Amino acid sequence: MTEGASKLEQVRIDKLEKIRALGLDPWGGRFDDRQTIADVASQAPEEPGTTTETVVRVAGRILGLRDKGRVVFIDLQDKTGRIQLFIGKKQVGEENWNIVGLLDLWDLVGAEGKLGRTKTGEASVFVESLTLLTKTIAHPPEKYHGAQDIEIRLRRRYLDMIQNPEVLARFESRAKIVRFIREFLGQREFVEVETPTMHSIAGGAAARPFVTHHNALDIELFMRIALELPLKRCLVGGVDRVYEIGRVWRNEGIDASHNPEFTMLELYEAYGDYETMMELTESLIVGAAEALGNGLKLPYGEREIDMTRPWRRATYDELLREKYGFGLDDTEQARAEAIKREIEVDGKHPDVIMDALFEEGVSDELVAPTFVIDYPASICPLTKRKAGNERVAERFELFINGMEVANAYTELNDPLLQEQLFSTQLEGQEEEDSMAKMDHDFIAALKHGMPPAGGLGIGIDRLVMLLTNSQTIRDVIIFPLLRPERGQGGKESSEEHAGDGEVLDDESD
RNA sequence: GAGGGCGUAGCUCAGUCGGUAGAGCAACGGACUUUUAAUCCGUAGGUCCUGGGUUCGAGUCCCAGCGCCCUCACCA
Repeated sequence: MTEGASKLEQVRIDKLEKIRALGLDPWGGRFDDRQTIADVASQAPEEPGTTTETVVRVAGRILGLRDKGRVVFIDLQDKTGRIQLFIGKKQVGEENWNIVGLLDLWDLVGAEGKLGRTKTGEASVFVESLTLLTKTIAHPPEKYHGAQDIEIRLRRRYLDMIQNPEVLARFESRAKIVRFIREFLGQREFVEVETPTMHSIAGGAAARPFVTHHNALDIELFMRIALELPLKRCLVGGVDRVYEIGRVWRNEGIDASHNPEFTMLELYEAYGDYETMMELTESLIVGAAEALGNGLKLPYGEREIDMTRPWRRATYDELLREKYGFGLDDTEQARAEAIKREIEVDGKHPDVIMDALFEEGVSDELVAPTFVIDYPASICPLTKRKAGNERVAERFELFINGMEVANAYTELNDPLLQEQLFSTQLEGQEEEDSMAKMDHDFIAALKHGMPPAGGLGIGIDRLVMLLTNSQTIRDVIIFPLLRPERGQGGKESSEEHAGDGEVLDDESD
């Protein structure tokens, strides 16, 4: 028996020799001039029991196989859809019929034949020639329910994609959204750049980084948590409209809206400000929604989200007052409210307490797209203070369905203030929870003159969730992080492996 | 990180009060030239997540561990 093969797999492995005995390669090869199954199916005649003279050529995976003796029906699936193959013993000839006898569910085959419709009305290819393209060894999941277990579906996403066409469709939507964004920004003359993903200072956001090590340089490096600082250096260099779409890593918890690695869009527009960014954000997201062609009233779970422009704009202070009846500067009332809600207040800066209240009571309830503008300056160390009101910063966050989708600033370009803010850590904040991490090299860049600019960050995964009615981030990340399975790596399992002799013991039968 | 739930055949799931493990699909052998979750006859298939414990006896009860899911906390 072949090593590692289950009994069910062994049955299929044994068929490989029979296939070779027919002079065929079980792993197939090039198959030219195929048409998509959706295309072919749409050309099938209306009338049941008819066959056209149109010869079609399709390839795909066998998802259904009904053996009626001297006729076999196969449901063939490709990315675009499914069609039935009708294979009659007499019609197809001995050579092809021999192949039919060795087929299993989930094998990949190509077929050529006349397009028609069976008596029972099923669009079918009446096969004249059959090509085995790849034999499958693994036993497929149950044909009707498929693999239901979420763990299997995530770990073996390919199974999920094969048995649930909407899974593949969702990733195609994601690709469409990203393609739209690149086209949109290209039209506005933004330049796409790729900046380093390993930083010696993990700046630009408040998050715990992943740590790694470069051997030759013998230095500690951090996987980036934001794209911000390198892109602003590009602004200094004269790339006055610049963006990057890239992966960032944050060493935090995992749940329905958080994956340790996710994709950010960040862009910077010289001579703009956060007002400029609001217009751009609306145009970009509405454009992306339109690119999917599902209109602007988006179903999301039990709700409908109306994306029609213009979107509401409300100040942070205003929204606090709406919810709690007090504003940004009513620190005593905020403290009392926080204690009532069992929010930790000891040793915390009043604005940090205020922000906790904002996140708990306000932002969760913003369902329709809402720009929350003018944040407390103290929690925005990379943002320009508002002209005439130093208390707040020119920042907005866009909330849709209670989820933060975008974050934008009028960028701080005063190197002296920036240096000061980098060295001021708010009381009660851990270093890792602060955006204020001193980056001398970045300050040096600002000293050469960064133009006034608007900057914007959008979480692509969350945007895709919203536009594809996905309830968890794992539905839009093709291989979300899971703990490795036993024996597949990871510290514990490798330690276990060091001690066992399983591999050597296998000779016994 | 805390609390709760789940883990049985390749897959989908049953398994009563603790008494030697069940079905459907898939597989294997056979019948069938218009089926479509095809049908019919027959056969085979189990580390009941892992390791302990209680018991005459554990899939079932207890303890520990592993994995996944949900809620909460941190975070976008």
